[in-house]
Amino acid sequence: MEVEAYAGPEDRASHARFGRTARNAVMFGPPGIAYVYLVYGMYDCLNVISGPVGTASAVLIRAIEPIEGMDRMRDDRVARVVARRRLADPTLERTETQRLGRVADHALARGPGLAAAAFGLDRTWTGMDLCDAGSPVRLERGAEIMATDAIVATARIGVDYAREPWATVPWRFAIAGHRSVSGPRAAR
DNA sequence: GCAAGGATATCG
DNA sequence: GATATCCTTGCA
Repeated sequence: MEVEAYAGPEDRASHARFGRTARNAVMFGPPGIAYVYLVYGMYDCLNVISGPVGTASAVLIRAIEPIEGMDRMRDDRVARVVARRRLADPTLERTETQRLGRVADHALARGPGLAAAAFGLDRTWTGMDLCDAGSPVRLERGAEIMATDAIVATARIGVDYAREPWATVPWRFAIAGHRSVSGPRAAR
């Protein structure tokens, strides 16, 4: 639905911009591997390593259209919130269940933090082979959306800190007008 | 409009 | 070691 491309160390918006570190080491490895990082202290974001060994390029999965398993996505998110809360709060599970019940199916994975959450992924899943048919989360060939849908390309979101041209290069791609795409309405 | 939230890279 | 910053979300 919605992805962003990140190049290697030359891309000042990429986690690889400081070179190889403990966090981003997997980016420098082979393609098809998951790189999941924590952003803003509470949300995990899923990336797919995309280049040959050493290039450190990746694709951030910013949004997905849920096709099945929406109830489980809601249940998992309720369970996570409840588990993360230190003090026991008997009303928390109920209020969270109600809150997620109001979230439309098409909005359950709209946004990078939500897309990773929809698959129950956090940083510990970094290194998973997304091209292995035996992996619990994997990439598979889907419907041929390219044939009928227009693709919109915009600047990447949340990378204002990067120097030009990296802050404005149109490397965010989404299905135009799709309701499961995140970001400002003008960028859909 | 903005607070929550914790790891990370950098600087002292 | 301390701290500014971060590829965001959900509520006021």
